[in-house]
Amino acid sequence: MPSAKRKAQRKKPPFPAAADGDRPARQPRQRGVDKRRRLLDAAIEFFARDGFEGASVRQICTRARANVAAVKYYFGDKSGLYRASLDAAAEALIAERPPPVPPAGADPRTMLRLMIRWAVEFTVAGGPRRVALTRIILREMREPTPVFEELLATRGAPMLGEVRGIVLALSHGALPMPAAERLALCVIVCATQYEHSIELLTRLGYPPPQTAAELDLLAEVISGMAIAYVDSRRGGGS
Amino acid sequence: MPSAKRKAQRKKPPFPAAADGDRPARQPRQRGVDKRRRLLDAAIEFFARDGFEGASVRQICTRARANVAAVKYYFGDKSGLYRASLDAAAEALIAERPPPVPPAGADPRTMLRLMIRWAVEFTVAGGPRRVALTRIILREMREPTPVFEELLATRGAPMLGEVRGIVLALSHGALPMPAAERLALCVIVCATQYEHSIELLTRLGYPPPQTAAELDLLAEVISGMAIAYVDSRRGGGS
DNA sequence: CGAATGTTGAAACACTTGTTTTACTTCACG
DNA sequence: CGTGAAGTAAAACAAGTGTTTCAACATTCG
Repeated sequence: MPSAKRKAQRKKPPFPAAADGDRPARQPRQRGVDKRRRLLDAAIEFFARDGFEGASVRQICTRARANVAAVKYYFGDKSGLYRASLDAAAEALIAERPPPVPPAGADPRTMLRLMIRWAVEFTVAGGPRRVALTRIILREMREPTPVFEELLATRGAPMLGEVRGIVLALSHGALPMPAAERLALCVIVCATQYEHSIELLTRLGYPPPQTAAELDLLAEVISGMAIAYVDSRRGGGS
Repeated sequence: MPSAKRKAQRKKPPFPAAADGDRPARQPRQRGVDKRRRLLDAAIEFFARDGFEGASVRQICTRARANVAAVKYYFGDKSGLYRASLDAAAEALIAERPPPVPPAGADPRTMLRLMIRWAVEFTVAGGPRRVALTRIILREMREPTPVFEELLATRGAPMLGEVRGIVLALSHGALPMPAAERLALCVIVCATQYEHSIELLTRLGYPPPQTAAELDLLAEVISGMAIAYVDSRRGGGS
């Protein structure tokens, strides 16, 4: 019997991403790190364009100049690769363009303008790489996969809560509660979901805003609408 | 030679939908029409949920209690089935809930409210069947396939033009041109793309509006924002 | 050096996809 | 009747999917 049944742990692939920071004296051979990187970049590109099911492992590996087995080796399977892509995309996006910090004691109007300006730039501006990073997140926003849940709890919920708080402070006393809630959601939809209309609007002759001035204008219109609405209910109505 | 090479046109499947209206004395056997219908219903359901590539003809045929060959017979191929589904969905939606006809000489505010109320109900309300019909259209809005182009030209463009006209009339003199354009697009995005946020907002504790009162509120907030924005620029600014 | 480990590439696996072929049934009309 | 077209069903097709196996390579350590 030439090959015994010794099949228990033959290798131990570095699934948990090998924690880029620490390097306990023996580095993970250094050779594969750029291949891992290429795999991740290609994965973000294709997952963003075609979604989790639409993108194929072979496509991704071809673009990354890697063998299909590399996915198993570095990420376990397709889901692991997707999870890593999502994490990488979220981290890169936030790092590149961090959310605005509220100037101490800023009034709600200023805060709202800042938040919306940030959200608008976040979702519609940037080169092809940034668009890919954004689209992979936006896709999760409309069809969340289990992988997204954690990200939602740590990032999404607090941010939504903040906008909600701003709108509520802004409309204090002027609007009945349900109307204020709806207003907050409208603002969020306007600011973040614009991307979903881009194909349609471009086809109809309205390309998305690109320059800083155009982004300013879009953000100004959205925040201006919310503020004017509250003011009109405060001054005129009642 | 038992079987000669007679292979030219063995059958002539009724691809072009057999024009439901005319029936030139000999009806198309009547037997297959409900199978065709079942196929179409199942196709709308799966295409809406999974998209063109995500849905499989075997799934659709199983649900429709039909053989896979029926797709070839009635629609030529998967694309033909998709085209027919899209047409059927658009027609059913418009027929069920036709767009508002402008009351002669109505002022822009009233028109805007009517349009938005219609759009909101169109995209977010209704039972599971209606949701499927809407989703298949919304999916095309963000990732148009060639099949959609025609529908876009005949339905989409005029409707968008109308909203644009209303907003321009509303803001006449109060807003510079580019701001008015952006405002129109914001209104459209708010009114139609809400659906894309439903999964996210539901998960965060904000289910979509369902009752007539909630739909009224949402429509009122959107149109109210646009109107208040224009008014604020007319009265306060300049 | 030899041995042990990290990394890679080619091939195959089992499965699903859309499409097509082929034989078969059903049924109106002559 | 029986002829021929309308419609159906089963099976096979080629291509593509995610995943796995296994032999080989590369690199480091004892």
